[in-house]
Amino acid sequence: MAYWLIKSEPSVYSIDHLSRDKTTAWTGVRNYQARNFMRDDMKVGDRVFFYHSSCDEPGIAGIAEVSGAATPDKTQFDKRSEYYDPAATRENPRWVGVELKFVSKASLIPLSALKGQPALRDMRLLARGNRLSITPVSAAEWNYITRLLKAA
DNA sequence: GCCAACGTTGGC
DNA sequence: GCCAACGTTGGC
Repeated sequence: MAYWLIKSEPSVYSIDHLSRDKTTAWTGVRNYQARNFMRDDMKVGDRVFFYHSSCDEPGIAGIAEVSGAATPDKTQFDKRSEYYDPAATRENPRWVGVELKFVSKASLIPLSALKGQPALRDMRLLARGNRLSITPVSAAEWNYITRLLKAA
């Protein structure tokens, strides 16, 4: 089993939306590296930190789980979608998405609280210039942050 | 294949 | 709104 961190803008889709929906198709990822993580590496049962980005208080807002393997992202075929990709065909889809399942909401661990922690020195999220919306999390990082969530 | 121009992300 | 960093595009 692997661990991940997925960013989402809460004004678009927050941990509360996921809590309400129980599961959701993770669509709209249009970055090859992030796509490849979903397509090649994310497995059902993998655990996910749900991160709120581009908002007043960026940080880890809860936990989700991969409940479905990657399948073609429907929005790439939808001309009315902002994620429409004219180069994608049903025979040759370009973008995929996994299904996510709500696990728990946490009291937010702000980005500022993650920064500067020696245990998280190598965390991909915190790497200089990182913009990837899906990043791997090591087991050690997962356990460390999970303890912070419980303590909060 | 190079690289300049442009677009996007995302914290501050 | 600013800006650093990165990804993508397209001319050559």
